[in-house]
Amino acid sequence: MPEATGGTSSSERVADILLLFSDGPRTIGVTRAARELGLSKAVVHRILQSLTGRGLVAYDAASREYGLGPAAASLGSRALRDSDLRAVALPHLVDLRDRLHETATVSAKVPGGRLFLDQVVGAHEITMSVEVGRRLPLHAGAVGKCILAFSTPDEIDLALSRDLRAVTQATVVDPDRLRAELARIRADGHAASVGEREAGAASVAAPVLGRADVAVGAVSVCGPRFRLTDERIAAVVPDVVAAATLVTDALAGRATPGGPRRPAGPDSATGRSPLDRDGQSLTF
Amino acid sequence: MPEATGGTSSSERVADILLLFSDGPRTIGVTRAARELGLSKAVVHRILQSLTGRGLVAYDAASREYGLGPAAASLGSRALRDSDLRAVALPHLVDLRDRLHETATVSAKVPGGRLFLDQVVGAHEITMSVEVGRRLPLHAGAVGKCILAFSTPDEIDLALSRDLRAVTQATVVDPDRLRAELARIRADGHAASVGEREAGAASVAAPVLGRADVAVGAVSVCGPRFRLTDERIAAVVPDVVAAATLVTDALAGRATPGGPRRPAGPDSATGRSPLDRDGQSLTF
DNA sequence: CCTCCTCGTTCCGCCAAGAGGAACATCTGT
DNA sequence: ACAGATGTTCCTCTTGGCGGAACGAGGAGG
Repeated sequence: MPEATGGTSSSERVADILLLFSDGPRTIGVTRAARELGLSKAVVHRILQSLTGRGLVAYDAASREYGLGPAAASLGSRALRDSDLRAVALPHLVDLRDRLHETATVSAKVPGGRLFLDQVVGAHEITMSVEVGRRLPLHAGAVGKCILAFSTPDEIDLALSRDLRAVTQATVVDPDRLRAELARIRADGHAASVGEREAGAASVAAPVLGRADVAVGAVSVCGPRFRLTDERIAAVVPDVVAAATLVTDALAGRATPGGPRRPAGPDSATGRSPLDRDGQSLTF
Repeated sequence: MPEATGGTSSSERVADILLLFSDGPRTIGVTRAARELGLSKAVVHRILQSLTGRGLVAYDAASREYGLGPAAASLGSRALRDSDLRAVALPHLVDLRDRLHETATVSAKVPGGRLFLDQVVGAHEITMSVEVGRRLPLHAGAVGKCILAFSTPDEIDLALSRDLRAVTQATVVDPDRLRAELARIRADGHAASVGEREAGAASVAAPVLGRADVAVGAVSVCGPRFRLTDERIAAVVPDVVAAATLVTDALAGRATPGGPRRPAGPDSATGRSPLDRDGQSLTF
């Protein structure tokens, strides 16, 4: 696997243990965590002790297991509050909602997944509300596929080599079909999904791009399938794409001009463009 | 300092770096972080590399510094969602708000501070809204003092030996005066504050207790000073204390009896009571 | 435009922090 | 009461990673 240079394996172990709580159950025991990460129980136990001491995890005496602690909550709300992507996107989400009357969302890419950063819920009585902050897979739903489509080949390969479990009955789990879809999404500049992640729902997503035109997140509009018909999905695409483009430009510091997306390339007199550093995300 | 047994210093370093972002500025450079934690730049850099690889922190190319990443946001919303303390307290907060028409809050204690887990805002037009998730000092405000008053002597000493900067003009920064207040709070079972943390505001807080009657958090009612006069503060105290007691009991799994608070002591046939483990919080 | 200062990043050899296996203590379900 | 599993602790050996210093890239100021 492409090891990030310079890191220490012990730090990564700590991060991995923390991230175990992002997806898994509320509380996790030492043995289970050790099994899941391929570490010894002693190691996991020591790390959990340290994290408990800092309040990042808490020990649940009843179940004799560990769960996230209050410091993690603090960290997270700070991260959410500080997010450039969220702050920049929010007015555009409001605009989208006002124009389309459906729920508009921003998502961020995280290693091995994605999550909703925020939403502006629709104006209808029956509306759609997503779960902000939960880590979701990349292969299901318009947002996930959209982010994946605008990722590096390495990331795509990695994501498609995973389990690819079906979230709903409509989830595409065949790698070849997914690759074909990703190619089309990349060509179109947007993605659509009908009930792939949430049954009875549909959504349209367009990527927010960072350096090297790799997605750092996505903007989407979603709602119940009975309102988001195929025709309506096609109708909202331009608005979603436009919003995502505006967010992309604003994130990059460009003063949101009406002009076309600039092609990837060196942007000044420097011989090396600043975007071939190494695929790290910069602003989120 | 009272070192938590069993932990590894490298894990604690990772946690410390993460927590640096809880209070400090949005982005922090390697040099500054290293200075602040007393570590070498190389160590900080390596850890940040690892955390970046896992999405917990993100590199900001513009400022050449690091900030929290999307995975941290995911972690935090999960922690908030899973919080027993928050879930258990919420209905009582609604009840408090309905009865008193002022904003009701729950807070959790984190090592070296506290944070609001949630709030139910008041019914008036001019109301008070606290910042959920931000880490706040223990020496300022009713909630902070209340949590501190019901902490172990070690924790109190540690908290009072810090800087004790004045958050507002009314913040008490004299350790001796604070100790006297803490003693009174412990005797009364509740704390009050007028503009100590937020100018123009007042609040009343009562502790939510865990094992060994050490506070894991607090319930509070807060509002603008012009409505929360001294008389009204005195009037709401019983409601706040009652709510906190109910939350304490519910958290401990006891089926919320109307009975008196049970005194600290061994609770079964075991020779050693389970509460002298070592002051770890259990449920948050 | 050049210089200096500072910051982030990288390199390398020495060494103590921590990995790991196994024993111990506890609790649960049958 | 027993058996299995889980969290916790112990102890020794070794390898991961600490730290000081060198490097390269910016940015501020002259």
